[in-house]
Amino acid sequence: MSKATIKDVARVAEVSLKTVSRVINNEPTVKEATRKKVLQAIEELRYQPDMSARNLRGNKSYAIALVYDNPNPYYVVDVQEGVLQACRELGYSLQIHPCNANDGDIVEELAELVRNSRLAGLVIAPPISEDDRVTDALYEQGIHLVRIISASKAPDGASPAVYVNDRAAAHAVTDHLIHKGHNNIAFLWGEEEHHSSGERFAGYRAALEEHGIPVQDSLVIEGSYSFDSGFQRANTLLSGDTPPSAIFGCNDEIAAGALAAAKSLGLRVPEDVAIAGFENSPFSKHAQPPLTTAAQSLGDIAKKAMMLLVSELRPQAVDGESASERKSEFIPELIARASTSAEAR
Amino acid sequence: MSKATIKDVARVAEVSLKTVSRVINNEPTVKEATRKKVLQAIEELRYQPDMSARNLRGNKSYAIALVYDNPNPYYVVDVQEGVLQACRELGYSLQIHPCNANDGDIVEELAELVRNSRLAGLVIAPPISEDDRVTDALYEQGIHLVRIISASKAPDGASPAVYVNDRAAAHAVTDHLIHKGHNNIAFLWGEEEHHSSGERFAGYRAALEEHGIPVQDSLVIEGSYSFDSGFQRANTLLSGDTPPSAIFGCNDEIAAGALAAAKSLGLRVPEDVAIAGFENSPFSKHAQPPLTTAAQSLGDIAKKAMMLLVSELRPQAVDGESASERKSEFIPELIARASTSAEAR
DNA sequence: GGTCAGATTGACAACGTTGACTAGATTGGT
DNA sequence: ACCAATCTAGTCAACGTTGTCAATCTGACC
Repeated sequence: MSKATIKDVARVAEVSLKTVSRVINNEPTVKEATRKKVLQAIEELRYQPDMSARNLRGNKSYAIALVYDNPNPYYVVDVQEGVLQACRELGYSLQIHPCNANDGDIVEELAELVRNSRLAGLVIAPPISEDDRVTDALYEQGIHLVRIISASKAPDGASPAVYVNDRAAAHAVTDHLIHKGHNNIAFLWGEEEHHSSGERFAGYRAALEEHGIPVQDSLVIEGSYSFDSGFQRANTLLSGDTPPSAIFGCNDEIAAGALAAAKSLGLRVPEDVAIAGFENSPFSKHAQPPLTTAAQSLGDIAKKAMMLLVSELRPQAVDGESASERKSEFIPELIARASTSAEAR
Repeated sequence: MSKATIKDVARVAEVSLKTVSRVINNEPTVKEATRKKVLQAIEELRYQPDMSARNLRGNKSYAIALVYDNPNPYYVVDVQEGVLQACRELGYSLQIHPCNANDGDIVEELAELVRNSRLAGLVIAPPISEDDRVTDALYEQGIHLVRIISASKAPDGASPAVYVNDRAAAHAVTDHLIHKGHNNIAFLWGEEEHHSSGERFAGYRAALEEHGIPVQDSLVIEGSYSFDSGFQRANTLLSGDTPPSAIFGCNDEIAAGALAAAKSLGLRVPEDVAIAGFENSPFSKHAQPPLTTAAQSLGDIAKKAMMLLVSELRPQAVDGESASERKSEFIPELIARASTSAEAR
């Protein structure tokens, strides 16, 4: 059985093609009775508009791309699923575009992608989204985009953005450790080009300073967002002269690495050393002991990002209240688990 | 600057629209001189055919979906990138379709997806691809698909498939351990519904039997493809009465978990216990010590899968030799690293 | 009752591409 | 030199949808 078209719907509802089109597109100039008839016909025939035809006809399009250059597959997969779900709800199709920001002209690459694939817009994930040179250049070319970034306040810039307040959340995580009695807390960075790393560090520092605890350079270590980087750094720290009583990893993979390092040194977690991560990755819950972390709902974040993008593209398609909103904040939430449950010794 | 269309190309090349179309589609009835003129015009204008129009016109389509229900983000991301690259080369667009095989009627879901999104075909990844009920039902509905599965010989069934010979590779990994002098080698399963687990176990068993080493049930443990599952099982094994001298994890995450468990028990790897994984995940190379594993080039596998699919869809579009091929084998390759470099004690 | 503004609906073309069909050019056989 | 067969290239319509513009309907008002 082949697919129902707008034509079939028009026949069943006894109206013209155009009227059906109007109903589909939520145009206001349709009488309520007519609208109802049409909607019923749509329901009955299980009609769904054909993306190809829609994209072809207008210069509007119902396709967007998700652009990312992220080393963390857990993050990537989560964002994909969130955006994909939002796309389904909003009637868009999704094209994924993994890329490498460092080779070639990424601006040109994305601009060409938008033209060639007739895209309505881009959802850009960190860290590319945090490079203003890239996003500004695209925006100036008239390319619609929304950024997902890490920031502690609404970013400047013309393009809409969802900003994740990692700083506030890292502050909360650090507070939590301080309240457990820790005052020599190590901080393990992720990649520097991810703003999230810097923001999380800022939250860590702010919390320490608030409690009058000095930030010790020897406890703040750079590295990357990976299990192994966490393992190695924690190993060095914990087997050194003045091991920290708590370790705050910039994400859960780092924290999991730190956890493994602690165990390999015969240390008990949380009794001998407390460990906290960030991002609430699936494995953080099942680690032994489960990891304290901060949860950001990537699904909600992605959905909001799509909403902001769509309200740029078709202001009438979204509800009035949110139509003019252009920046939206998310604050990850502290999830205290066993890996930090003991009082510092 | 707006996009070049077939019309522009025709004008520049001084031929008709249709002739350009013929050149694009590799139809044979074009004189060489004409073809050259057209190709040059295409080059000059940086013309790229418009997917929407193409899909709309014929009932053919140049869009495929990648269907997966895989718990491992590393695997998912790799397969995505491989298929995506093949799509670019072959002129297809890619739609990702993560799904949950267990809820709802997956056959109906996919059939509807194909109809609604006008898809030319599906690339199906494990474990869904390994459920014959699903793939047969789809194939009978006339839906073109290619499967990526784990098998030690070409599968029956009408649909084309790429089969990864995990059994042979696991055999090689086990052989490698045996040659190092190990004769009590533990095997840690992944999820049972992944054929890869069973195949890898079959390879493990075959290698042992070949060397006259009995398979000990107490060393073969079920679980899932995760770091934590590997950690826990290895922990139990290694702290038991008769710890194995080597552990073969069904994938690298399990092996990484086992590695962490060994370290946490104060065991040296590879001196006290050898550990091997599978899949050559990015972190296997950077683990301490680096993990012995088996490498499957997901990029090549995905590309081959797309080739098989396309040769179904448009036999004339691919070279003659490979046009009739419908099953293709890949054998992951043993990568010996430090985690198994010592002789068994 | 007639007129007009505004609300509601419809007819038609167009988006870029390809399938079906047709026309002109070339070749080979007589 | 002529006709048929074969190659090559062109014309036109159609895919499903929406923008433009015109037609019809409604009701308020004089």
